[in-house]
Amino acid sequence: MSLSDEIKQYAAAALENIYKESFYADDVLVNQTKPEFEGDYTIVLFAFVKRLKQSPDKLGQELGDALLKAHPDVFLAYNIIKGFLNLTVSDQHFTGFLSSSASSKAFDIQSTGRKVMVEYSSPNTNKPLHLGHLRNNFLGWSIAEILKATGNEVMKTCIVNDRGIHICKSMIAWELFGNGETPTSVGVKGDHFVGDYYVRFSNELKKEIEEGVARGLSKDDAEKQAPIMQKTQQMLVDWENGKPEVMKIWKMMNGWVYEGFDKTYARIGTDFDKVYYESETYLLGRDFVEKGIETGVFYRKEDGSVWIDLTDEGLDEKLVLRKDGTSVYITQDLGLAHKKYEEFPYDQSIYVIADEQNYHMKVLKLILKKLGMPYADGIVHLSYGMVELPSGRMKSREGTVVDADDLVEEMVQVAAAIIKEKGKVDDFSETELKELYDTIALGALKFYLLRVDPKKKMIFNPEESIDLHGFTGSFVQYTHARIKSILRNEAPAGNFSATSPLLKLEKELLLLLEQANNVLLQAANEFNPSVLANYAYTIAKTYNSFYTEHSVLKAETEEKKQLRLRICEQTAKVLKEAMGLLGIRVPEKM
RNA sequence: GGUCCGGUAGCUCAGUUGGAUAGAGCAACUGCCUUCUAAGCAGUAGGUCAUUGGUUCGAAUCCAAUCCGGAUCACCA
Repeated sequence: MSLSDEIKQYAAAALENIYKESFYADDVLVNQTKPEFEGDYTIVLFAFVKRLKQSPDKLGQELGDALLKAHPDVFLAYNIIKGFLNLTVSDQHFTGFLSSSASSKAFDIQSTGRKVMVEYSSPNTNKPLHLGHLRNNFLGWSIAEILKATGNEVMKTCIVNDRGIHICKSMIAWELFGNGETPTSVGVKGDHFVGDYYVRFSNELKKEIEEGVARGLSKDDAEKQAPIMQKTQQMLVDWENGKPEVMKIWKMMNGWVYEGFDKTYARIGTDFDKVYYESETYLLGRDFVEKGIETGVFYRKEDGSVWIDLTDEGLDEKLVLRKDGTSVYITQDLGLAHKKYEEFPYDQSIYVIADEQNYHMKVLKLILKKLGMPYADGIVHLSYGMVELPSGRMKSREGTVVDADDLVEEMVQVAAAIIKEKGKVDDFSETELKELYDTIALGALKFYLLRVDPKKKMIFNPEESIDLHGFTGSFVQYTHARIKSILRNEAPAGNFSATSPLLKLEKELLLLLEQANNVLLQAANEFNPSVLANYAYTIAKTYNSFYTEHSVLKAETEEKKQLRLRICEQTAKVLKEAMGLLGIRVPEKM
């Protein structure tokens, strides 16, 4: 339990004692005392002033006296300023957690026994991953790890959108213009290779539409009648009928893409426990709908199409089966949701999907609820904002999409240049150096994308993202390397005491370190890794001030040295684990 | 048009769920390496928290209205 939680409980108990009414710890508001006032923690009295009809000064005095009397080992003094009760806490109480946390993990939370599924990444197999996917991947992976660390059994899943008209587009283009080329024959990474044919399709279609318009067709008609479009439509029909030639191309081209994806995933540290393929699940929703018609949740219109009426919930009527009986996006998702639950009966199923799909996810959850599915309430849409460039939204047809592989490569170049210039790594081997480049480059990229609230859209500024100063991953990594450098010189002896008063920066650091579990729980409750990024940064920032102000190895006394070594050790541990939950490694040297 | 999300320093973002004089980073300026890693530290400057009204001891935070920006409302996925 954290110090502030402890104080809440003490305060609630003391109030009950004095006023003979029941008080809950959660009703007590405890803040850190502002630096300009005397004290460490502050209890805000106003809520009780009203309830107990006492003056703030009287209430504060009674509470302050009671706390000092009940816990003389914790509270040393108090003062009251305008309804704020400022408490001074003993140094021993501040350092207490250092002994108990020495051998345990920085984040130490009991198992909940809950099962949680996290779906993320979910790429299309017609183009390589881009910047938007990176935010998704980093978020999904991090949330999964955070939920593990808070004691949940987590399954990471991915649904690969490997079929449909958009996939046929790159296939047709390859069939028409590929001349049998392969990624190996031209030396291009598989996902990029296929993506290039997807672009080729778009260009070709555009040309044909222009020709159609020139012959007097409307834009829509010109698109429908474009030869390449009609071939693509035909290919989709052939695919659904399992036509061997088409299946062969489909498998081959998807294979190329997977090879490319695997490389990218390995590089950025994304992994999954279970991968679903849309081609294997897209038919599942149909039976589902049939059952729903029987129970009256869905209804069939005259033309044969099937609908659900969500107007009572303030939404629209929504189609779930086309008149030809084929399923649409939402139908597939219904089927998949059910399959996932059958295979992994979860308490919670988290979908990491951009906020442009808020409506879709709302509908999905609502339909499952109307169908009486027990798992509907556990569905959570982790809706994150889109990544934009300073110039605005990324547009593939304007060529402003930032490719994931290119971006990572560029970051590595920048990191390598900086490390060559100022790294303290003379003793590193070639492989160790390469690893360090990756650690720094990916650390910068991940931190940059994870440090902001997922719910909000974010601007990706290329120049800012490669900056390794200030509020960045490198800053935290650098701090960790600095600490390790000290600890290589001398390890903590294992025992320490704090009989001489704690200095301001020592206390500030202890205050931060002690909050580790609370911060992690907040990140988990909010599905928000940025909480951890901010926490790690604040600790690093405070540590760096401490580092320049006070020497560890040449501390004033042996006692101080041991205390500081222990603080260093704990700081390094918290930084390493916090960054680890963001998917960022921290180096021993840099 | 309906629904949802957002608007905090020149720029990018925090703001502990309603608490004391709103904080960081970048960019600008001034200092600090013979010292445990200067990828650092200390400091200066920069704000009508979109606007107006309300709720109360207290509002960037809650409510209402208005303005601005974005997403979405497909027999696409």
